[in-house]
Amino acid sequence: MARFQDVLRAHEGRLTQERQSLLHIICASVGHFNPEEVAGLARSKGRPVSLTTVYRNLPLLIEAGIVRRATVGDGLDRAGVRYERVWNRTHHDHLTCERCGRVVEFSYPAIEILQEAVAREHGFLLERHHLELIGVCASCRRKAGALSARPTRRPH
Amino acid sequence: MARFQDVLRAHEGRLTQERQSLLHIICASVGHFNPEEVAGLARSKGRPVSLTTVYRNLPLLIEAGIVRRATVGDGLDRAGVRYERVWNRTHHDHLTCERCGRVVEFSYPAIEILQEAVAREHGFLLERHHLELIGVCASCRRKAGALSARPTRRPH
DNA sequence: TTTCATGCAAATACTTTGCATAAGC
DNA sequence: GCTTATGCAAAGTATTTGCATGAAA
Repeated sequence: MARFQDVLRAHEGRLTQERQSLLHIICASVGHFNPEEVAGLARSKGRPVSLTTVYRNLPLLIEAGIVRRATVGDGLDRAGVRYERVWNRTHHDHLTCERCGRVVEFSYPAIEILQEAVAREHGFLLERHHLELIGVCASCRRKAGALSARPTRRPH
Repeated sequence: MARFQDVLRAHEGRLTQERQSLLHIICASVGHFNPEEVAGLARSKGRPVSLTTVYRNLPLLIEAGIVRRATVGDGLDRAGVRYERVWNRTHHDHLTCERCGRVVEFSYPAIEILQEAVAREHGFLLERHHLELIGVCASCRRKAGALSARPTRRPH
């Protein structure tokens, strides 16, 4: 992939088997992943990459714009950072249900435009952003509603 | 503080010296902090709280709406989660310079309104959100421009 | 007096680093 | 052949947990 090779060149880096394996795994990835999962997938595909090497290459992959850190969540998140592919994907943000953990991706251009405006107002050149909306999804709202709407005692 | 006592009651918890110390430290806090810093401050104030206890109480403080996880950063963040007080503060989001690490707080009601709209469209009840804009601040842009008119990456 | 909270130490989890070997270029 | 990359093991951090003791209610 051209952009990764550019970054490698800039770092006088080499396109090793392991880096190619990482690219394959990541470019086929769909959701969020962590370093351990990448190493596991690489192994299962017969092109193993050590966890150490995953960690060492993640910064390059980020620099190349191939992956980014994904949402970190607020309340109930497991430890460790998760990543997601951004290359060959349209930009999106995340809407997370704090009850069931479901993550919905969304894109809302008007928000992006306002973000640009905020950055400009403060003299910043905006490079990227993280937006995570946290709430209760429709399904969990229904469940909660069904429970709480139930009267404990009938009015007489 | 009433809201913390409510949460304690709900958990059948007790208002210990240590918890009072944490409240004092946090309510006097200005910026972001991590668990270690809270413990250090408590010690220096003569009302020490062990690091373990800080960790154990953070979830309660979050539940009480007194603190929240703060921005986690993207590229160059040091490890560990940082927190910030939200109690008795107006809501705000963060604009971070990826060169010098400077963090500017901002609030932009129009963005909040659009976030509500997004959540509603997806059937979510919005509870909170994290928005972090990452870019290059005016000062760093000047420096970079002076050295070389090096273009920065496009936002993805 | 009953139960919960704390502190310490140990255990985990995550991430980074040193070093010898292997592999790009 | 020169230099960077890898894997392993070990070292660092960040965070959680077990347990005996101390403190709320």
